[in-house]
Amino acid sequence: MTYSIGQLAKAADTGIETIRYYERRGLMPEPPRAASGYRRYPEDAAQRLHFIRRSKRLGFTLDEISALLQLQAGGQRADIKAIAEAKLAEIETRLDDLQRMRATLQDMTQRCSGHGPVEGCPIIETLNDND
Amino acid sequence: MTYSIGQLAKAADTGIETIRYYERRGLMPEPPRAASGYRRYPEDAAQRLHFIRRSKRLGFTLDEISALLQLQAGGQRADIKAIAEAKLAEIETRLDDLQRMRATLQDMTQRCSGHGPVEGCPIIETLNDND
DNA sequence: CTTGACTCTTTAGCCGACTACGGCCTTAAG
DNA sequence: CTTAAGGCCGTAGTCGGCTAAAGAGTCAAG
Repeated sequence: MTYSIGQLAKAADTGIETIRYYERRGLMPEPPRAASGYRRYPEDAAQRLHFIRRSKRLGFTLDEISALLQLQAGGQRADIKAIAEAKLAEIETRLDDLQRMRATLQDMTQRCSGHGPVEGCPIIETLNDND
Repeated sequence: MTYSIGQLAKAADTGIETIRYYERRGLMPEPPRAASGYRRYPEDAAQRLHFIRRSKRLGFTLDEISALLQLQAGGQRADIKAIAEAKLAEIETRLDDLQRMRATLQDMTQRCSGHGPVEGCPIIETLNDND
């Protein structure tokens, strides 16, 4: 059984354009073509596309996913683990940043009554503080 | 005392180009010019630029900062609070997303020994799982 | 057979927030 | 006075990941 590009897109919940874009980027291999020029995807294309989408949801960039796909086709576990750990570290950094932002925003909104004119608004005053 | 654009940039730890960009975007008012055409910033320009930078660090977009600056110059506290609360909600959503990503990445990296070939690597297997 | 949905390629645009470039003029330090 | 550093403007490019549009050919259902 093979997929048309539209069927494949539906199966992986992406757009057709996205698949063609992945092909241009080298993430998806060029599939065989029907006589008409239409792409005919073999079964494993769906698996590969799922891998890409799932990796993306975990925060990997397309370049990183390229590397993962290469390694999947024959690499060392250490290399894969290194990529995953780097991503984890990156996400933890982003979490720290966002938590600091949240703390400040929570503080500001709690201290602001939400009534009256802007003069003396704790939010504005906090934003005016120097660093 | 006035600032040249370079001095202002240094004071707010930004680039000169950034300040001109903010001017084009309407975030920074057009300052008076010397006879040479050079920008001469009054004191309060530094304050305004600090406000912008601080707001940015809290996650506000330049458009949102525009709105905050307008309100600062005469608005209702309720409007300011609404903007801050919307941003807080947005950041909490992003936090949730990242926490889910972190949990999966942690699980994957912990289950991967980091030794041996890619076959059977728990990271790759997890990425191959359907949704 | 018809018609509407699907697919093809190439090229260009989008989002946000800068950043760089080129060619020229001005300022400040020595 | 000289010269290096700083500033002017307008336009275009960057990043990542798509997304759209045009114009033409193809497939499947009725």
